[in-house]
Amino acid sequence: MLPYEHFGYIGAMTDSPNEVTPDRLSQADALPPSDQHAQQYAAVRNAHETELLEDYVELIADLLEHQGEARSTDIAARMGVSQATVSKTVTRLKSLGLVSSKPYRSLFLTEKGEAMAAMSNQRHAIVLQFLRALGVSDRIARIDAEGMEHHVSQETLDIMQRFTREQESRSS
Amino acid sequence: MLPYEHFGYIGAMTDSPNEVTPDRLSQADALPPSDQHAQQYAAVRNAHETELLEDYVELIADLLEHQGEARSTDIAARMGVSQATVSKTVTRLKSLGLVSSKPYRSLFLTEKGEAMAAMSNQRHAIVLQFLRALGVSDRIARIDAEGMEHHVSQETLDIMQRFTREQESRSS
DNA sequence: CCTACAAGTTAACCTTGGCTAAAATACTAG
DNA sequence: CTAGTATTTTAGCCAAGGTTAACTTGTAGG
Repeated sequence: MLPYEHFGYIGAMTDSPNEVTPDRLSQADALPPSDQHAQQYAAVRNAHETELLEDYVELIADLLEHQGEARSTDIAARMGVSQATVSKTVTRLKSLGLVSSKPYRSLFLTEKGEAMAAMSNQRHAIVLQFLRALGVSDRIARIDAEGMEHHVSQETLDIMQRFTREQESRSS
Repeated sequence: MLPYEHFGYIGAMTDSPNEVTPDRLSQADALPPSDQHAQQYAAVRNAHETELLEDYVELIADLLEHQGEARSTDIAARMGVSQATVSKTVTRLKSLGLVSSKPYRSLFLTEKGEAMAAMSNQRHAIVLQFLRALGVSDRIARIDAEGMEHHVSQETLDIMQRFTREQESRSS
């Protein structure tokens, strides 16, 4: 198991991309008031807390649907993480009432877990389809969607969905 | 060794129980191969590692530009976090060669830090303007951009930028 | 010059999410 | 039924990013 594939930032940083018309982009915006600024960061921190849980729950739902059962081994392989880590996280998911299972047996979602999975899945799909509709390649769209999905508000989701729909009807 | 593939053994079951999602979204997308799937999650984990560092560096750059100096107090207020946390994180930033400062004095970016700030800022701006061009309200666009910016690949950034440009020229 | 308050640091603690190694349990041939 | 392999869990480690509380340092006012 070699979980860490390196897409390192520091390395990628050096090849500065094409200039982005700095005059219009950057320094026009003044800093927002402190408290509002803080709320933005708080929102991100908050998203981070649930992100991993959502990913697990979503993956478990996918496995249940596509393979009939959700086993720790498969989760570990798909998440690129050791089984021990999965075990520990699942314990947490259970304590949060999202997952149920008997020791040494495969996993199930509680109602709460299924609700979360459904929402998460839907968001994921909307973001993924939106990126594709925008013209992003499939491989990249998948990666970006995985990272973005937890940080997209309902308002933006609605707009993305509308965009995708229009794009599709236009191209058909 | 004998890798007993436990993959085939569920093949016959084909449960396919529920159809929860609306069929527009239900993407008959099968699961991607495990290793590819793992890479997606690895990319997200990787982004998380640098996310906070980028946020700090970006904020420090903003403060230097708009207020002439970057003090821990301001950072703490803007990040919505205690000063102790800032102090600890700054220590880490220093050890990574992104920030420099003398004890009890305000902060500066190294060249490396400035490069990171510039890139980060650029990405942030592209995402923010894209969201606005899409029609997302300012307040929400700011929040979403803050969360999304670290998860958007170069390919997607380019596409976003093109979209924003087209949108603007169309409306002028 | 000295003192009080603001700002920065340090210490001690917590939770999360990784890891490896080892123990416990389940499964499948033979 | 038993042995051997596969899977799951447990134990012990680590770093990151939070917290409070206590301590140090910087800086203005009297």
